[in-house]
Amino acid sequence: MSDERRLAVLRAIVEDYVASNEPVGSKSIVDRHDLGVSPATIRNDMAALEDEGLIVQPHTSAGRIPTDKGYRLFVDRLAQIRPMSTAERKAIQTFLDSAVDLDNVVERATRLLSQLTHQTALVQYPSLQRSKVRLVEFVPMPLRRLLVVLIADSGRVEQRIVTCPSEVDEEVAGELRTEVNAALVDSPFRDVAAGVAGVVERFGPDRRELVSAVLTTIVDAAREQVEERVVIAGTSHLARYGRDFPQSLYPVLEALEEQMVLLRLLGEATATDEINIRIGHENDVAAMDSVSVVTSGYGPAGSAVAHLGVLGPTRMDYPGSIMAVRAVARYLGRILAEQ
Amino acid sequence: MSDERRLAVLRAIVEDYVASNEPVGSKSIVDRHDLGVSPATIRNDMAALEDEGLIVQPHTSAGRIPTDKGYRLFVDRLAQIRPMSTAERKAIQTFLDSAVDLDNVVERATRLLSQLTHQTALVQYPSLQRSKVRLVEFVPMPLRRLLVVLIADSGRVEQRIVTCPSEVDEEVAGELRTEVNAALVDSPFRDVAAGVAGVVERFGPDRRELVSAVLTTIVDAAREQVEERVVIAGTSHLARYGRDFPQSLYPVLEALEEQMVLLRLLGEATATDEINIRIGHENDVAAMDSVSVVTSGYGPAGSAVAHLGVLGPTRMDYPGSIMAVRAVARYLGRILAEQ
DNA sequence: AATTGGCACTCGCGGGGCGACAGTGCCAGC
DNA sequence: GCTGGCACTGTCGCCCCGCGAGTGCCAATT
Repeated sequence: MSDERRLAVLRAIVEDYVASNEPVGSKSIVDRHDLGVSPATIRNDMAALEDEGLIVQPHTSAGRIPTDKGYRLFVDRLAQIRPMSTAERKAIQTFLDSAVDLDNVVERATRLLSQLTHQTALVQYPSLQRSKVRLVEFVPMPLRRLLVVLIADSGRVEQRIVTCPSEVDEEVAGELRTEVNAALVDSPFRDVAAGVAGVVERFGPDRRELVSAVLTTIVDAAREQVEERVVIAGTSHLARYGRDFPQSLYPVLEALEEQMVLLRLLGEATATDEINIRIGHENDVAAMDSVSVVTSGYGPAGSAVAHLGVLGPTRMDYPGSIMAVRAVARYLGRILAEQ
Repeated sequence: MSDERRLAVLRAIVEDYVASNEPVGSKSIVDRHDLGVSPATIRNDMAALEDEGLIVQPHTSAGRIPTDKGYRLFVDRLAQIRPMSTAERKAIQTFLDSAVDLDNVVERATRLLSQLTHQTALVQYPSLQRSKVRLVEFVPMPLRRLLVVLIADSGRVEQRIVTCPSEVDEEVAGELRTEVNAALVDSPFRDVAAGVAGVVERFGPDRRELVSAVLTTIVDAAREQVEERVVIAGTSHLARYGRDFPQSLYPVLEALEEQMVLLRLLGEATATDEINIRIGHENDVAAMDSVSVVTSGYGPAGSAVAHLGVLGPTRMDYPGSIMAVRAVARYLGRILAEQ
């Protein structure tokens, strides 16, 4: 029994099932794929595949559908990723290039990814943790307020307003600007807390209360969970595949509203350009055991500062999703590098 | 035939149907409400209500359900809005007060509204168009770049990076700061274009190219459609009421991804504190003819700078939604006024 | 004139039976 | 190792039927 043909059968089952959403039988396989054997032979192969746990039949006398394990084998060894056409590349590039600022880039990327794959798209903001401080700016405002602006080399801007114990004039602001920037510029955000340690001592005793309030705000902002924000688009696509979700899609949509869940779905750091796929129960989030997630890291110059990906039913077009995720991740990285 | 009792019957039908999601019959009305008459009498009233187009029966031998027109009458004349308990008020206040910045306030308000009503919540960002410039700041950056930060009195911050024709030093930035702020501070964003008109002439000819590039960016940012952003939360609640949406909820979710649609749903300006309700087909968005929207304007000091609201099936708890929308709108306005 | 009990009627729904059908597993033969 | 043949099994759609909920109408009552 040819091992190679058995895998071809598995591939046929995955492809046909993804396309039709119906269990696929031995006869329809020989009709649609040129395997050069009879349905009976296919049946034997299918019995073997079922023994290995790669496919199941929903009930006797139905065709087979892939299991999570079957999809796993498919993406690992059988999926053929067609490269993107130059027209497609061009479309992506122009769409992303016309963004005005970082917010806009992220938003556009999310919508784009959703439209390319007809699935739900997730894009994480470039993380402050893994990027560096470009500049800290201080702007005195009326009513003893001070606006603090942190600018990251990813282009991300965080601002906070501090209410100060005493009036802040332009002179103090200038001093803060000099000292804080000397301490922080070009250091990664995760080192901000350590970086500001000595700064307060460079000010006179009458200013220390003010300065330490400001520094606290900076440290807080630097580790704000806000920075781990994930933008999401295309949830409507989940509703189209409504039937694919056993207990209705309510728990899925609910989980998608939890930032924590989204971050776990996008997963821990991987090298840029490396595609990560989690299929059905491979997701460690309970509500997500009937969806698959295709993710990739992205960032300037090959360093993954954040992740993005798509989410859909396990019965999804993996090659297409991989292609789209990879392409968008690359362009996004390139844009980040430019800024 | 007592007109008053007929309305009581309508109210009973709306309330019971909202609670049970099942057509309500004459017998169950006399069981649950003390109207002091027999089922037969109720039936006569129901026949009259049906003639008026306020209720329908899904099929013969089923109970009645309200029509859009029936809900309309209910909210206009029959709904009793229970005031919020002080405990509830307190909870809202503390939840919103612990927000760190405007983004955070808006996000929290949206989640809060969704949780209070168990429905999808929409909150529009305080519009720059209707608020005033508090400060414009210029920060020189490496590589001939200039960071421009616009701060609105709503607390909203917009930033843009301008690539300049020539290097920008601190001196030019200071000059820009002085001139631009003199021209713009305290003027409404919608007048920004007019406000910057004379500024370019105050600079020497060799700087004009730079200055006009910067001013263009400011004008653009001031009228960016980004400012009309709407934040959304609780779409999962729509999935729970899945059966309430005739053609499945796909078109609804799809429409919710369009900013334009959201803005139309939130509606045109109304006075603060005035609740606006659109029921089913009253929405001029086609996909939304099976949902209702309860909105209100909000803003500092009674001037509505933006809108917020909830969205759910026409079969929704209108009094509860009205109460929650009103409460959140008020607290949000108060917070905006403080900043 | 309004209300009421009585009654016939209608329709949706759930269950049971049935035949068509799809797809399988197995086996004997090549 | 592959194939055609064949019996088997479970699903699905269909029809039929009885039940029950809820109605509309009517004649009787207040």
